[in-house]
Amino acid sequence: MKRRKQIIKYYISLHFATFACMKTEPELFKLKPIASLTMADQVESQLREYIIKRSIRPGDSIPKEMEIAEALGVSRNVVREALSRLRMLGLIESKKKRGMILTQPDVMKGLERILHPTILDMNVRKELFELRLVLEVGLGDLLFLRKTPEQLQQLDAIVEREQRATTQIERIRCEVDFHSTLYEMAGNDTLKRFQTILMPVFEYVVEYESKLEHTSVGSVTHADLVKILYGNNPEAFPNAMRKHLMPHLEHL
Amino acid sequence: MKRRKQIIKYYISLHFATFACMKTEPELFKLKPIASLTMADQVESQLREYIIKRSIRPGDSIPKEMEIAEALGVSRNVVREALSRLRMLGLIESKKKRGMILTQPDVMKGLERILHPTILDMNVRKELFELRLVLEVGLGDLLFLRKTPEQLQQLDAIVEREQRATTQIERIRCEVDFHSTLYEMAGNDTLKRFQTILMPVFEYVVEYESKLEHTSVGSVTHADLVKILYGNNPEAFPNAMRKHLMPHLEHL
DNA sequence: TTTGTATTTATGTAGTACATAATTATCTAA
DNA sequence: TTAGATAATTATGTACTACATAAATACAAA
Repeated sequence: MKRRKQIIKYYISLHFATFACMKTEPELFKLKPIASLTMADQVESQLREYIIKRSIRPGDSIPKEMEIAEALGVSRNVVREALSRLRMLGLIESKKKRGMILTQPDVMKGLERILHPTILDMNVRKELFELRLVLEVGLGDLLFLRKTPEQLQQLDAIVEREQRATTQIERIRCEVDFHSTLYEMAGNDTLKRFQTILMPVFEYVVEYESKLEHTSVGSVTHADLVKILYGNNPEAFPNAMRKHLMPHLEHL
Repeated sequence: MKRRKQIIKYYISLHFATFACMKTEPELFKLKPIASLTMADQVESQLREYIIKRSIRPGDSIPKEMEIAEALGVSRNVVREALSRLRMLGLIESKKKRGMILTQPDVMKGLERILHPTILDMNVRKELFELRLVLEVGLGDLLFLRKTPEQLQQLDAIVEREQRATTQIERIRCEVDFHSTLYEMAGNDTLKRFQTILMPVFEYVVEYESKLEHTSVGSVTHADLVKILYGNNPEAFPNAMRKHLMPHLEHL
């Protein structure tokens, strides 16, 4: 009897899909592939809606798997697939007998699963690199707002290490450390994690750009940036960083 | 016999968990909650590793569900939960008989599922708002690189509409349109989608900041920004945008 | 009061069965 | 022979059942 119910649903969803397609594309045969949402897709969507509509807060519990399954008329299996997704995003956690509770989702959790250079195609990587440049140029005000003497000294140390560096590897390490420390200084966890996740994506850039001769060497060094940060003039930062990143910007 | 295998695995993972706990926390009762990865977690992780290690390209196919299940010694059920997650991230697609193929994952797919104001707590929303400010200040170079006459005219139109606006709602709409158009001008799809997803998160800001009296009114208007964009001096942009956003920056 | 044991319950995993859709193979008719 | 219809094959999608595991609760014993 339950199976019958499911079959009916199939027809309904098919009907809706066709209707939606006709509505958005009145021309005959515009042929956008039918969405064909699986049950799991729909349950996932409904669960998210449920959470939002009822404004369920972190710590609150949501219905048991069986209750959801029965309420939606699907198998527990399907519900579990949907819940599995939300669990991955950090939206829910489940304890053995307590049922499931809403948790504060981790904004970056989905991202860090796919931000891997071999998975993303060149074009997306290029866009993410641009994103990085944009972030660093705009970072100034957060830095001036939250810089601490310790962090400034840390930057000093990195600059010094860089000047003493003899190998290319060491210089690259300093480069990475310097910029990472900047993100740290910004005092924004989301931003910092974003940078951490993004970093491995840019390995290709080093390789790619090392092949090109730099038409203009970055005229602003790390030391110059630190000097600005020691000062009290946020206006100076963006364009200093722009000049520092100019070699990269010119390759866009 | 298969069940036996699984039971053994349980003991092993328990052992490791205990060991890891003791190793990182020699002090008695430091009590950090045991990770306790589920099978689905592990399978998901292994699948991602498999894809990366073998450098499988979009369009390539991956093993059938049953093959994976047998290879890993878990039930098809577990494999499906893991695959369901990857499917949600846009990492794979599955056709009825063709099996599953790798697809170019959508960087923002995970994000857009949780970036909803009622789900995120205040702190994260604040961080995301900061992120937005950082992005807009740093956006300049992409804008100058890719601006088109049509887009500049579009900005003009918005500014004009804003000046004629009589209601607060209309002014807010213009505000949103203006900044959205900027992201569009940057010619970076990832960035643009990021902004689109982020927008609804900031509704609270309007509400929140309207309660505070602005100590300094943004001295740089949209019209000023457009004038700069018509020009040919990227250096002028970051600090102009900083001044434009100053009322927000001051509330950080 | 504390400790230990049994019960209950919700999640985690296994396994079977079948529906659905797409591919492939086979067969028929012009 | 080839086009077109039909059947067999196969991998995913869904349902259902069974049991393991862990946590909470209740209750008994020291």
